[in-house]
Amino acid sequence: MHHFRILYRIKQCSKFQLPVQGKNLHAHVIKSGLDLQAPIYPNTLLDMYGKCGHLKDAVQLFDEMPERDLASWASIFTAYNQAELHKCTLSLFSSMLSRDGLQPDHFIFASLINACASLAAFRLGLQLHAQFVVSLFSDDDVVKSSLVDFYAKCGFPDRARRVFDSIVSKNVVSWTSLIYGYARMGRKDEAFELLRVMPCKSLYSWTALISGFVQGGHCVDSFRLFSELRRGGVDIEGPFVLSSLIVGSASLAMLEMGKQVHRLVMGLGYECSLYVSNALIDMYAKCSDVLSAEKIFRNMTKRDVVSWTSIIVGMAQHGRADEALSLYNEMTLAGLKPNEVTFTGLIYACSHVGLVNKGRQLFKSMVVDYGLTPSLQHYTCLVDLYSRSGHLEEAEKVLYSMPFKPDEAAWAALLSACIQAGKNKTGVRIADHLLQIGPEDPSTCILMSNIFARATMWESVSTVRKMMAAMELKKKPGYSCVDLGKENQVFYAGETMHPMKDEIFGLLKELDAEMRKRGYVPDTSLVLHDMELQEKERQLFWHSERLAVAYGLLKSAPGTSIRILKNLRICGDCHTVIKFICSIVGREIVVRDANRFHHFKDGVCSCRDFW
DNA sequence: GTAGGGTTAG
Repeated sequence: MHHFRILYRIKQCSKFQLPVQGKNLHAHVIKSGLDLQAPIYPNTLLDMYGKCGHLKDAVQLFDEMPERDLASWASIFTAYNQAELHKCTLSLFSSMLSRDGLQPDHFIFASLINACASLAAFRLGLQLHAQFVVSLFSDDDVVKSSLVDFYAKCGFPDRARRVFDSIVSKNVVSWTSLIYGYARMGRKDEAFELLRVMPCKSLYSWTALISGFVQGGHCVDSFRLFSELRRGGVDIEGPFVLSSLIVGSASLAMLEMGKQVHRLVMGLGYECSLYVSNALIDMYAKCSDVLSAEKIFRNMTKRDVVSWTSIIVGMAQHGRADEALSLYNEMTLAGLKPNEVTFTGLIYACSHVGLVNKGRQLFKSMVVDYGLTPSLQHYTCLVDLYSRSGHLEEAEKVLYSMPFKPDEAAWAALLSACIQAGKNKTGVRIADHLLQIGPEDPSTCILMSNIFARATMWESVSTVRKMMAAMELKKKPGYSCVDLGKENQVFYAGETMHPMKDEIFGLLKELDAEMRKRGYVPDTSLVLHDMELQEKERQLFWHSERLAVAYGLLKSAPGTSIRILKNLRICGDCHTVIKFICSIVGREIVVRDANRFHHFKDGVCSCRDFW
């Protein structure tokens, strides 16, 4: 075979992802002694392995190459980028400069900027941009497109626009990247206008807009846009849009919307897509329907780390720690390597059922067995694990010895545990500390007021309240949203304008009487103000989660479960009340609060009173 | 006559 013929065939293997045939050609090259030629053979093979997802073979070939040129480096960068190991790409770049003394060309610039975009490594990207502008390749349109994408992903659509304007022949890629950039920042008018004037519109462009909206948290716009897209008769080819919409449904906890997209997925035959299935697992879990999440997971023929992690985290968040842990066993037996997120879920699971030793062991295994570096979030989970199980000293020790400056969440975890354990003295100390760092999260402030209120330190309570006012937190009041399938109804605390307020009030009063017969005593220590007892009880009575529960009971079909989404953490007294209510009415009530899920059934909650 | 590497939506 002639050289060009062999090279052509290797290239075909990368194009159609045929690693086995590629390997055979590799063997042929070795046998014919062709590998001794210029780096062109190894480079083509390297590229083939990278694009077929055989990173190991690519790296081996790269390491064994006697002579590497810019094409070799570009190929290995692509291999790492494709394996989503963008950090490796960037660290290899410094060896390229130091070891081989090569200067980047346009191919190298493009793959490096691609890595920066994926990592949102803004500073490094800026440096590369500066280097590119003064390089010999500064006219290259592909590098410019990758810069547009980079600025878009870093959240700077105006900078993206400036680069975009300098592109001589703009193509689909440049347009799509820019549209995504505006959508992600919620700059709808500009995004729509770009889509309108774009010469090469495709499903790609629509998807960029929709996924930009979802990732920027403008999910409602993404749904609206999608129905417009369908009305316009655009064919849904490929699972991309659908998985974006599933992610959107998950983040808004819109179960009905998620189910609708799921039906569409099945209708169009995309249920085999790994991305779609993984997104569905997460969506069902976030919408409190763990059973469906589990079903999706079990029906998958191919699963990756994300699939396993999604179901493990889902189980953990719903208080089903045993399932989470046994799924982890199954996962490792299946030969999959857990990642950082998996361990967050696992330690979280342990922390919510008080499995201190197991959690400690997992934390260690993460470092020792898998070589992963614990993040601040992992340490916060560990603090949580110790705090909730009453090991408050150990929790504090971790806080002071961890390699990160503890963030508000870490302190809040300990504070919350102090409140749970009735350790008012430690709690006050933590709260005082938090007062000094200045908390930013409203739920932390509420924890602080709670502990100060318990210690009857009304002055500190009012300091916290002033802080909240100064932070304009008052503008974000607590609300609960009850999901009745076709209808969503939002309640704010103390709501008195609701058309059904009399029925709601009547039902709550009836339930209150029954609860008191069963031994319910209102926990007024969680009410902020210094006021008369009766007034405090009255305040509790009007908490938004109770109004939502009552409305749900009045409006839903008997026997169905009631699903509530609350923007803050559920209050301790409401938690007790809902436990009583679920057993009085014999219904399951699921509350997703700012932190986790609570499945109330038969008088108990899945969180086992830890949250 | 023929040869290698780069950018977009999950």
